[in-house]
Amino acid sequence: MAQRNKLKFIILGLLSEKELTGYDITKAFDSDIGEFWSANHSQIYPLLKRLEDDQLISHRLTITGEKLEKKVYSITDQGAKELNQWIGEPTPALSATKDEFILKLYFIRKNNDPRLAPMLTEQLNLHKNKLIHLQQQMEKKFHNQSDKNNFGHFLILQHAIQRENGYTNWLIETIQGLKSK
Amino acid sequence: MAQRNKLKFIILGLLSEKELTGYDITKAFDSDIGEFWSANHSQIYPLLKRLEDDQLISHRLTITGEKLEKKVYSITDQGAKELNQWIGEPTPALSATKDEFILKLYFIRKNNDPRLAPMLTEQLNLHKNKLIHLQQQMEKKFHNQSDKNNFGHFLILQHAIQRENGYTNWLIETIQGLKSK
DNA sequence: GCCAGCATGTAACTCGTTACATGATTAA
DNA sequence: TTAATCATGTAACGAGTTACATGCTGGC
Repeated sequence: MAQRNKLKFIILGLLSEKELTGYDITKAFDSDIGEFWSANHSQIYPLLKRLEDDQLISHRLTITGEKLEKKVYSITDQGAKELNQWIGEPTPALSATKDEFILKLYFIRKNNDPRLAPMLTEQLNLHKNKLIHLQQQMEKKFHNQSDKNNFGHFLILQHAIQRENGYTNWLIETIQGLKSK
Repeated sequence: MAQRNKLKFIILGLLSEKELTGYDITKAFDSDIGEFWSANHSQIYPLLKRLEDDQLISHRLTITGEKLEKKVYSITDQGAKELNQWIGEPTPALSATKDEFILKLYFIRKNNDPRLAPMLTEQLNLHKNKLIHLQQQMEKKFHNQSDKNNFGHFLILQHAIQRENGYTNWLIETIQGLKSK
């Protein structure tokens, strides 16, 4: 066995809301779910086939235009059952963060290393942009208010915003600290 | 090509400080570097061999007791060069966070879902413990003060503490919010 | 003598990325 | 008509996990 397949549950979770094609699922990683997870279509299509073999999902064919076939997938009762079981079971492992910038920082020993300032500034820009993007999503989707019918999505956006806020503040303070040396 | 091998640079980074055996490197993931990265010995030993083939590291044999052989690895000039090149080059990608708890939360739609409170409480305990552990590490290694000769390690500990602090605060506030409904 | 920990490896498997490959639809 | 996007797949490879496998050392 290798690591627990979480993409499986993402697909089941997306299909639990409405039926989707493989292409729709792929696109979901460019927006909403892409804020905190990634996947490529080359991983999604074979998995859809496997989930259908396992009877967790099923599909129907539709034709767009003259002959463009789409496979529209839906979740089965068994699939919904497995999804809810996964959500309900404990999530005991705090996996490593695996932030490449943090890793590089770990190997910088001297506080006067000339690479520090440009590295910190580069990250500050990235995280600032991410923060702005998340705040725009929050405003667009929830008007900055909790939504009782999409509560989980609201919570994780809120969480991501506070995380990026903390990250940028730490970067700003660290850059400030470097200057006043 | 698959994803960029970061373990390679972790090994080079660890060896840039002092010579180590594969076992020492494996153990490093139980303590210091384990705060933010993970790896198994089954991944480390073959990679050590590969890095030696590429002449980025070299080893000498030592005998402990009667016949226990250890391979003590050191970094080569070429290895040090590649390590520093990696540290110095841009780190433009903000990879997805891939936090399984956050993923589950995304698929909880109703704010009165009975699974919410126990899920949040479970995570609060995990992140509280992590925070305490990190604070102890900070006290033990740096006496809560910046160290100009191990500056990167100090910074990432500081960063991890602020991150876990933010995470626990968000969890506490969310749990509070659930109760006052 | 025994057991925890030291020490090093391989095998089998799944996950995940990049690249290759093809064709249809739609709107400018 | 042509380019962007829709739509679905496969191939090759490297990363990462779990399990299998073996033997030594040091302290009680």
